[in-house]
Amino acid sequence: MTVKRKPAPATAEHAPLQLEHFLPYRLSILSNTISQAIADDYQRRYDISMTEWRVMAVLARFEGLSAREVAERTAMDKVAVSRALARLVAAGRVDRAIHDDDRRRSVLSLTEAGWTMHDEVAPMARAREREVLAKLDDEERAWLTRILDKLLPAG
Amino acid sequence: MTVKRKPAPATAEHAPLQLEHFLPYRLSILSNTISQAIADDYQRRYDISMTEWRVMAVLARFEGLSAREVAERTAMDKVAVSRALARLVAAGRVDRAIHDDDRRRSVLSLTEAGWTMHDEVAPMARAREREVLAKLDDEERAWLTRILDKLLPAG
DNA sequence: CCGTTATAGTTACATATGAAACCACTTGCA
DNA sequence: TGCAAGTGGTTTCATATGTAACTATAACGG
Repeated sequence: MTVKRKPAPATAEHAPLQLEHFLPYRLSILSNTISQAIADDYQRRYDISMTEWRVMAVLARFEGLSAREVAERTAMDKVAVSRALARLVAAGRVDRAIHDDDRRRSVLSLTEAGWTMHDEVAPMARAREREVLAKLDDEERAWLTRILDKLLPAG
Repeated sequence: MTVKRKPAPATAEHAPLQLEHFLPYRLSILSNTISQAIADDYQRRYDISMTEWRVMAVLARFEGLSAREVAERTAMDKVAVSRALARLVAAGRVDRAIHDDDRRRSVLSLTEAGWTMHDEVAPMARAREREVLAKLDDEERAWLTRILDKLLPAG
């Protein structure tokens, strides 16, 4: 007769991951918590998504980028960038021109309205970052920077 | 006559965020890179999403949880958990029973097939974690753990 | 008991996202 | 030139996700 046995308990036999000590999981929770807090700030005030804000943030730093360059710098894929740009241009926050020498490329920059919004959102984002970093002391902050430098691809 | 002026350049006047030094952004990139690497491992082999894997991971650790408890432990919302469970049960990887005393609650556990898959995926996930941590020395790893403990909500 | 309120979980709808196909333009090379 | 291959960007389609509404059950208070 067939007996439906309970699966083996979660012991050494199966070595389940302990998520609460598993780096990828912890990073994911931390990152999402922080990004969502910032997003809440600006989504309340403006009708703008996280991807759109990221595009605006890079255009604030680097004027005249093409869409592909924005994608590179934001680590977003080009479809996401294309869509974000469509909304930003429609909302009058980004200006899109065509590159003189290569008519495929766009030349992107913030409009005055875009800058106005940027200048309100950027300080809020920085404030959130400070809130997080306030939980650490100087020594920990220094190590965190160093560790991220080593772990991040381009660092 | 109206002259279309170029928006002010990205100088101190506007204080744009420097994403490459902005903690929330850097964490996001790092977290996504790592999680995606792990996901690539198991999505290639099994037809399973990141959310489904997370549900399996907590069920491997804690048998008999309800869906709500899974949601709490994975920091996912209950709808996402509900959908992940529907697929996992359909695929024969999770067994869903009804709680004796409260017929609203489900009682969840991995099936034999679920355990088999778990036992193949968990080592791959751990291997990816090791790859990341290998970029750090002992001292840095210790600081990272300490820093995450301080930054994470429940820590 | 009976109605109100709360909770576990699912469903429906609207929106977001990613992969692949696609269009426009440019480049490289015969 | 002119055509094959490559690149910037958009569109399409299929899937994923979040919010709110809903169903079923339980808990509570009279």
